[in-house]
Amino acid sequence: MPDNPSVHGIDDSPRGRLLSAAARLFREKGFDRTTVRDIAAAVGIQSGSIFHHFKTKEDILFAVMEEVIRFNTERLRQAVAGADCPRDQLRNLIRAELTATVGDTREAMTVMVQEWRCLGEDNQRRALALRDVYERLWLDVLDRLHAEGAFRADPFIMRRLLTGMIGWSPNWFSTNRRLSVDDLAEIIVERVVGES
Amino acid sequence: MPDNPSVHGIDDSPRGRLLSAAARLFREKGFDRTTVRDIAAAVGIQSGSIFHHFKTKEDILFAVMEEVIRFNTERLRQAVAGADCPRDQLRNLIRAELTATVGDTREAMTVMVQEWRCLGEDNQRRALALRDVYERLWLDVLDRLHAEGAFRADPFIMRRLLTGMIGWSPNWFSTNRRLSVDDLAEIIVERVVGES
Amino acid sequence: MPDNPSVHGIDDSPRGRLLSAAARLFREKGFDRTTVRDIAAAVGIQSGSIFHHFKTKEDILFAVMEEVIRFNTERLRQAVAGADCPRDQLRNLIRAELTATVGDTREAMTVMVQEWRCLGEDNQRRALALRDVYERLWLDVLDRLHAEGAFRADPFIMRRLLTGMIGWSPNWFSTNRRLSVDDLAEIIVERVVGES
Amino acid sequence: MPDNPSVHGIDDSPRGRLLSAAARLFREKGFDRTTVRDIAAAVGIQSGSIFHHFKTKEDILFAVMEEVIRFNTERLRQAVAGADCPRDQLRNLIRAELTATVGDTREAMTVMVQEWRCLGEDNQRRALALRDVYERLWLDVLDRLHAEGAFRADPFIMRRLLTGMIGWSPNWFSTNRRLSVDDLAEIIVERVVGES
DNA sequence: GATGAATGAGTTTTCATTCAT
DNA sequence: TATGAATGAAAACTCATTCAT
Repeated sequence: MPDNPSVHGIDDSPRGRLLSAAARLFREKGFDRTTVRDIAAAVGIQSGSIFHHFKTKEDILFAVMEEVIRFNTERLRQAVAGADCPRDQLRNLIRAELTATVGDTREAMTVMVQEWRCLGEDNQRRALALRDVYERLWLDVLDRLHAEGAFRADPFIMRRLLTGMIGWSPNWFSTNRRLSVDDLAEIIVERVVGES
Repeated sequence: MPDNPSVHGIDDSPRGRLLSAAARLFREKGFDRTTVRDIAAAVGIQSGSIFHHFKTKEDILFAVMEEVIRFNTERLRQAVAGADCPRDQLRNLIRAELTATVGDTREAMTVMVQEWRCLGEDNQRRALALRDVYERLWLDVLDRLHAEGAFRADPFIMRRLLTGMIGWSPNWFSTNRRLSVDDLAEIIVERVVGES
Repeated sequence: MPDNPSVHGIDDSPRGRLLSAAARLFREKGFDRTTVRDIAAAVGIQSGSIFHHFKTKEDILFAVMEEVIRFNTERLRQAVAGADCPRDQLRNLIRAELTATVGDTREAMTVMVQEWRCLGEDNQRRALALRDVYERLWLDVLDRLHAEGAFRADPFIMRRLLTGMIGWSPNWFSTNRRLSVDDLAEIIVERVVGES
Repeated sequence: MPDNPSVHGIDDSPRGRLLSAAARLFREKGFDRTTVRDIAAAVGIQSGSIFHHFKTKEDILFAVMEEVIRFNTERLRQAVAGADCPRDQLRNLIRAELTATVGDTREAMTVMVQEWRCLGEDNQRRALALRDVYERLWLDVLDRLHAEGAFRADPFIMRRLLTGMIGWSPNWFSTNRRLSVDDLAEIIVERVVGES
């Protein structure tokens, strides 16, 4: 798994620094309340200069989302590959998405959920295509678990409930409390397959 | 339970129509992308006239949230009162919050979650005080269930997971599909107390 | 001399109360920064009700000025009538205008000077006609003094200088200091006819 | 003495042109009745562009005042330095302030007097500090004259009367009449020290 | 006369975007 | 690539005035 601690596994190029700053600002204040000047100031350039790197403000948002989906899709792949049985794969998937959501790509993940509607139609379509790949990885594992009788509910609905549980976590989970990401992952695993 | 089909149990006064329109627009486009003119147009008045009813645009947002919290707090109260054992109370609570979230107060509930940060500090504090009452009703029931051994996880965390599962539902649940609100509620109940 | 302590010798009718409140507000905040609502609030009615008494906001301003000119023209007449020689008449005139300016009609007098340009052309013409009468009283006395050799400068210019000296006084003169209106009047008299 | 004929000794930079136009408009129509669009139109730019040079409309007003005070404080300094005895210094001061008031900085000087209350508290404080230096120059000369017995009245009050006489002059003095600035200055000098 | 909701033109200010340098 | 002045459309909000009740 990539170990780059930046928001989306992005290098230190001007474009990368721009994306990191944008992700953070978009999460903090929202896309609409973040001005191009804010982003420029955060990386120490003038607002006009931003448009040498991105054609529009929305393009920055799309880039943030694209990077974070690609990065975490790869993370999910490795999560699945890193386990043999579906049950362990599920645990790995939950850990991976939790890590993405409250850990290293927290900013960008939150942005993807919260600022989705700030994308225009075309960009939404493009982003959805990327998310489909991501979701496929989840559904494969859940389907297999369901087939084994690990839970009764519809795998599709189960994935929706997991998305909700994990996606809401940055609103309350804090890394400096007693509860670790793995602890929380275990609790969520139990929501799927039952408390042992 | 109130049977008013409007967004938040609001009457037909100008103020009420304003709030309904605002709730819908805020959900569709977000607070920042909804202009005062949009809201005015939706109820058939001029933009300036809005300011007879609300001092600022943010006040409209706060009013939407306040109404929906008050309305649904009462709904939750009746949900708890309408059952004898904690297990049934939990089912009622989940049904109630689901109904609020994907049913009659869908617009305003979504707004409350998604546009929270558009409230200024003072209004956030005021709204939080109202939400505390609401959350208290949940925790009382979950605490009791936990005490009876219905589940092992921390009730506080369990509530967070429930908030995520239910709060995410408007993003995928559709009333005109096979799955009913009660069906979904049952599935979610099982996430808490286990399948059967 | 009228001893009504109101701003312009105005009775206690709604119209009178409106004019007093307007004069005070116009002086404090200026005509443009005073809203019709401010004036209404100051007399305890609703803003719409004002238009039963005055056709436009500017009409209120004109009425304030008209009242204060008429009232003080009469005051000036009595000042002239109350003395026998031009030198005493001058003293009386200065005392009278000073009293108007820092005393009982202070608000309205200040408004007349400072908000003059807020009158439209027509109202300016009408107000000027009233002021001409007022100024005539001054010039008659100054002409006579000049004819007697009490001072060399052009009486017309002398009146301008007196207008400046007296008109500026509300910016610094305070009734609760040692200097009385009569003291100040004496100092100003000396600017015209010399220090004894 | 600076010989720049602009309103406040301001160069031809965008900012300078903005200040000149603003000073003229503020004098003609008053601060409140002058719109940002008016100012922009007067210098041939768009209203939005103004905010690259000044953060708020009030800041423009403050800048006009600041420039004119600084410019004329220097003018006063040279007026004092340009004479040996207090009596000639007084004449120079009066000429200098008259020139400022009806001559080259006429617009901005009028604005400073008439639009003072349009400044917020902070800006008033800052402007007052600058005016104190200016007034000090006057009081030094008047104190010396008083000490020599040139007049009996309190120097402080004498300055107030001079402020009134000179400050009112733009309302009637016209450069294309027979009376020159020096003529008028002489008449005003006599109000202080008597007609020879 | 009084009310208060509504109007609609107008205000200052913001901000993504452009472009000459 | 970077700058920063300029653009121009749009935003929230104001307010004198109207009018049905």
